[in-house]
Amino acid sequence: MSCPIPAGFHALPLPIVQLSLAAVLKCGQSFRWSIFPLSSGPVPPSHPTHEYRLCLRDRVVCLRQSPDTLYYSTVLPTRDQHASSTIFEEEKVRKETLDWIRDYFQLDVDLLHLYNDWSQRDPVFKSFRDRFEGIRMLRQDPWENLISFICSSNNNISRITKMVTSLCEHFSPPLLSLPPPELYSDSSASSLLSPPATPLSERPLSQSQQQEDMSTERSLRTYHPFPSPAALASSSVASILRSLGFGYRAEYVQKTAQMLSEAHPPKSEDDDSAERYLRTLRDMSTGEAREALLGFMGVGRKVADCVLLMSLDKKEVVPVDTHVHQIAMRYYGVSSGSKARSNGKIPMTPKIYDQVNAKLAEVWGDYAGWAHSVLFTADLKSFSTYGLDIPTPVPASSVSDLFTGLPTPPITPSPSPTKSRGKRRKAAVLVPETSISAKEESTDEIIQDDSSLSLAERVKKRRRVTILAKR
DNA sequence: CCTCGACCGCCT
DNA sequence: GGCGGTCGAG
Repeated sequence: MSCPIPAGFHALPLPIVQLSLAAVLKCGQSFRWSIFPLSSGPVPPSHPTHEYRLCLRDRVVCLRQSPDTLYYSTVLPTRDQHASSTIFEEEKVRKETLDWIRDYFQLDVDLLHLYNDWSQRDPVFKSFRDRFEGIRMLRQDPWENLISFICSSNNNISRITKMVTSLCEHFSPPLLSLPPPELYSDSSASSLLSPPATPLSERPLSQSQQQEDMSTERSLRTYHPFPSPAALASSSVASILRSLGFGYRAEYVQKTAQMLSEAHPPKSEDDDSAERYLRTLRDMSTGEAREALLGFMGVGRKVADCVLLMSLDKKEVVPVDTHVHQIAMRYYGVSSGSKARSNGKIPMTPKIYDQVNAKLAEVWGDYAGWAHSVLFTADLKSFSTYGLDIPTPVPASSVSDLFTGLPTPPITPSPSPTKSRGKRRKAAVLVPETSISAKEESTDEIIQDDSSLSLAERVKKRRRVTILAKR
């Protein structure tokens, strides 16, 4: 039994092994997708189970997915009351959205090929690949990506999502409103065959239609684009963000926005030169782009690497967090750095960061950052904590469980730290005997001339010098 | 250079 | 106490 195309949607043939929306849109790359279940009960395996929506600058993109097809539709804001869109215009809009989808999901990249390559390179990857199909890197907007990950420090996906949502609602005007998609079970079983009546065509909603929904539908949801740099740049923003629960990240977000929009001021009302500047980092080397990012407030190595990987096309970059560090020590022969805290945790020093980064880049190759994303998503803790619902044939309760039965490297205790404060060290501290390959520093041309640097880059010049001196 | 504590807020 | 860190002082 095949799945009929939902009303208002268009079909793009796409095997689930190439893209799993359920995994990718909730694994902590983007924090702005709305997710709606399409049924309160069981759904035929050939049918989409959820609808996913994202508000862009000028439209809301809606997606559904079955095992072999991606369904997409576009909702535009209300235009002129009397304007009725022509078939030609609708087709243009559809194509724009399709182009956006291809770019955003980087559909030109053959994920199956990558999975095969990683499996060949790495038995660890091979052992769990089947449980986490279709996990690929999004190509996000750099500005949104940067701000979102400034918010991510010392934080969890759940709260980051709330903060980003709040950011959009408070600093960006509403684009349009929509009711949630109709549930399969809301109407008769026939709804399975001809899904929703919700206005999800390329046709703009009529004003009256929106107003009517506004008064009758309590669950109507309003969509806001991501705010512009200028909207977050004023100094008053910081205190507002504080009151919105951003904590110490409030200053980071506002300062970064200010740095960016002062260095790249809008020439006109509708100019986005600051955002355009960030996009130019795609054309720079990884090293150059990283230095530029490190200049912003609240951006350290980890956040910079996330942005490099997730929106600046630096596919080889592997962001290192505590989870990745643990895994690298346990399975990839990276040393613990010989120092453990009294609570058993290993501090993440710049040196360790580079070691982990270099090792995983070596193991996974050109697309190491993409492989990292699969591994990170595979971290069950994220799943259980944030309610992700990716089907996993083998239930596991921790990352370690994912690797049971592997040809894991031999494990030996690491040498006792000189000052262990009498505390027992945890198993996670154990490291394999495998020798750690000397890190091969990658690439990285260095900018010498100050005058060529943006304001953002100059502000943290001291840090830059420090970091550059390491190379 | 490197190490360390503080930092918001929300959750266990 | 912990969290997919970063900053600034020592």
